[in-house]
Amino acid sequence: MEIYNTLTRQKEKFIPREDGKVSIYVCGPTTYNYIHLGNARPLVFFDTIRRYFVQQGFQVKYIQNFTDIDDKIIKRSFEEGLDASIISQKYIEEYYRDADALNVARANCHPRVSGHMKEIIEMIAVLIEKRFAYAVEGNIYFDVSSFPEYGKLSHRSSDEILAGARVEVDPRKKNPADFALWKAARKGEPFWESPWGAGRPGWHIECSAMSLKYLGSGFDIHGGGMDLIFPHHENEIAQSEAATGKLFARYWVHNGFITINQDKMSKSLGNFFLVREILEKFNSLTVRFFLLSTHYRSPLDFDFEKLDASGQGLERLKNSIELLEEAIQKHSSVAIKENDSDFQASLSELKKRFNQAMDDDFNTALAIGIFFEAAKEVNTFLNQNTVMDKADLVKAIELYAYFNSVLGLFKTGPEGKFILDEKPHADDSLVQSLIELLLKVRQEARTKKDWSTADRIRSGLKEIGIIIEDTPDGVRWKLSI
RNA sequence: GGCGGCAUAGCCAAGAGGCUAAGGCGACGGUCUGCAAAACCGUUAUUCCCCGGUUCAAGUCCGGGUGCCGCCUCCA
Repeated sequence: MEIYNTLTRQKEKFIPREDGKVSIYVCGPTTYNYIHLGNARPLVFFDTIRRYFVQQGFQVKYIQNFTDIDDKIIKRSFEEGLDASIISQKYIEEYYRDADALNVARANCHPRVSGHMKEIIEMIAVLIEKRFAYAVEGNIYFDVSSFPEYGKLSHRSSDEILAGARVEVDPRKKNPADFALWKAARKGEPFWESPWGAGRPGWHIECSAMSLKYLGSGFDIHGGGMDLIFPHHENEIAQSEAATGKLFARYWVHNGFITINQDKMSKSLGNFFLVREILEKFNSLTVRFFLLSTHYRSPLDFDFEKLDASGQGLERLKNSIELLEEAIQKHSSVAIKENDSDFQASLSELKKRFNQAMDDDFNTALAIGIFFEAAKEVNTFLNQNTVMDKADLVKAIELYAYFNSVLGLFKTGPEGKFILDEKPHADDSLVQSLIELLLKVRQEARTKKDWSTADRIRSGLKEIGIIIEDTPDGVRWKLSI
């Protein structure tokens, strides 16, 4: 398996710290608003690599934090007249709703800054003691000049960083590139007691403290969006390696941006779409498909037409799964041969290629392409054969289940069974009976060659999202994606 | 100013020296169907932004252009 490491700017063979185990830390959201599509990309992507590691037999420890102490949360709390912790709590809950919709599993742990003040203060104390940090009027700053490797992740020297600095320099800092580890409390702001007085942590220290607490030095993968490379991750490295004297993280993985009309989607530009808004019009798994249909390091331009195309593509995969499941029902009595048919051999080949795609720096776009190739293979097989061996069909559905266990494009039930119709009430027995009744009436009309009545029922149902298909074996209905 | 990325069909997109340039969406023609839908078959890039170069061989490597974007400031 090869992973592109931002630190070395090249793909490297993945060698975990501990055999058979992977430790991953992903920077999670600051909890002052609903997440937008740009936040969803790393969520879905890192969820996917986690799934892949699990499928490859790794024991995965996956940590994603919530930054629940931050200037923007405080600002919001002033605006709304609510306690900052209430704002955070609300958006953490809303985060989970979006993540669930996108089929993103919970991390093993979602640590919050507010719950780790002890670790943060301890870490700052160590940095002061080792003379990597200094205090000015209740603020603690990291002294960039004390850490010679500063800049190794973003590949620039402190001088370069200075040369391009567009930011107003805080006169209390020794060096303009120094950054705050601890900020003295200002009036009305939430604060915690520390050896340096009341205050709160700076932006970067929490990820260092929490990742080291849960994963330890030298953990495997640290991830996030490309805009975190500098300064956030650069500063994390400086703090952590200065404090521990050891390598902080082995592989740095950064996803590219979502753009809108080629411009970065960002909160500051105001050109963002909340996941919440998109889900009003689109299936959440269509959004997941869209996010995985481009390699994670490439920019991904968003518009609703592209989401439509993703929905169509997903529908095609879904149809193939349904066709296959029906065939399995139908051919359940056919005796199982223990042989390896050509069909099974080509399925194995597809699985191999799928894994090769994922092994090559998580090429989900290629992997999805292979899923489509499998769909064509399966559909053709289903079309061409009237008598089928159940072993072949089972092998095919297992392949689909495997692809899906990695990509998460469809929800699954307890035994890994596909749950394809997700809309509310689809399994409501009243809805079922009403549709059965309509279909019966339509069938009677068809028998009488009353095509206009039959077609009226079909088009009427289509308008409310129910697709009717007449097959040689009778009518079939399903919900559209 | 410094650092970095990208440019492949109508659209999206894989592809990192060598069989006929994956796959999807869309479009068109066909099979099936009462008509549809789904599915299948066929067509849709003699060519990968432009110009040079290296090589027996280049979207793929090198040099030079052009265009777009990002980071250097809170941002995934």
